[in-house]
Amino acid sequence: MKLGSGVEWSIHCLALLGALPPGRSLRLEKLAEFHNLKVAYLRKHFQALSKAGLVATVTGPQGGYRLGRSSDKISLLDIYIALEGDDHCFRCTEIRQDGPCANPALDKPSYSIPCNIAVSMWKAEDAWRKELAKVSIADVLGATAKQVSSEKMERMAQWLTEALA
Amino acid sequence: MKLGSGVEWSIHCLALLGALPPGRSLRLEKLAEFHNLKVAYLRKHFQALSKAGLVATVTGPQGGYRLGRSSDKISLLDIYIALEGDDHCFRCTEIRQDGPCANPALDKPSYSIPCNIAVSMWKAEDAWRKELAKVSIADVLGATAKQVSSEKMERMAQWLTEALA
DNA sequence: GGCAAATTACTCGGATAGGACATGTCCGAGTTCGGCAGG
DNA sequence: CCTGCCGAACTCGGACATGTCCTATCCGAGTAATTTGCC
Repeated sequence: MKLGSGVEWSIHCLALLGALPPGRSLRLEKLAEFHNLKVAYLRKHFQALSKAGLVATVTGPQGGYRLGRSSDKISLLDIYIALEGDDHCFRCTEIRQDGPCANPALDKPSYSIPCNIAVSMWKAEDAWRKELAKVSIADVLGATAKQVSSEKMERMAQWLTEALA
Repeated sequence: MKLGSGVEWSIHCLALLGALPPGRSLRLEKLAEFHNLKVAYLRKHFQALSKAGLVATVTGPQGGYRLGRSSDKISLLDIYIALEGDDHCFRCTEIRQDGPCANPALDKPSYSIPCNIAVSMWKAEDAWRKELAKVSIADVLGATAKQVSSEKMERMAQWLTEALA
């Protein structure tokens, strides 16, 4: 169970977008430059983010991306779902209903109850999702602000100013 | 983030092994037959389970697999780790240390603190793992016994007797 | 000088190759059981 | 009849193809700013 690199990239990029002055947008090229990421590949991920409404696009010159809604309304779970889908990571194929001992017709009452193995797996997955849902881009920004030196904050502000120019 | 089919297969198979009479083992072919699974592919998964010590092998005629330790000492997490490795599903590549605004030398104090994004992701993963660690093969067996009809339990016992003969 | 339309330049979106991992399959190494010969 | 040895059969383990999804890239569609010509 591995998460694609798009999740990490997107969280960082959305955090940067969250730090933008209200109403402003940032080009993808600049977004990639800030984190030294592959532009073309990052673009692909932003297609998904755009479809999910997490980012809004501004087309044409001076265009770019901005957050689709306020940073405290975008959770890490939202980002994950936008990029990797909302399917369960554990897929129950109901193999209990197969094999020489199973009889779907006869055992139907039992099979109307979900497979207890799947239930346990899904319960764990729910715990995971709940944790992710707790954390928003605003939270990420707040935490980052606390742990980053004021010098770097200054450098970032400077860079942003030039990028938006 | 998708789990391989081996996880589902293995849990079901280990549950079956847990239902074996003490000291007995079951051939892989029979294990696959019980759930109507591809024998050759299931074999591959059992190699991993064997390496992790979750199952013990009995070679030669009348050989097969049995649980490596008591069913209440084998958790779903153990199975997952054995099959898919114990790496974090979220991989932090420390992209915060890259880019025009980052200065690894100058910002070293900040970078000694883990990236807060990674922390949030890992926290969620820990919640997931904790849930999986709670559930053992013995628990699965207990839950199954509760929800399966006595007729099917009888059929299974019958089949097992023949398979062990 | 002001205004409007065509042009230009710039941005994102989707279609398109390449590579890594999960999936699926097969044959060889090792061990136990059964048979057989000898005592 | 018992014992020891030998052969054969059976089991798992690892090496080998295949498919699918993530990774990576490029070119076209659409839009806003700019320029230019006209009033």
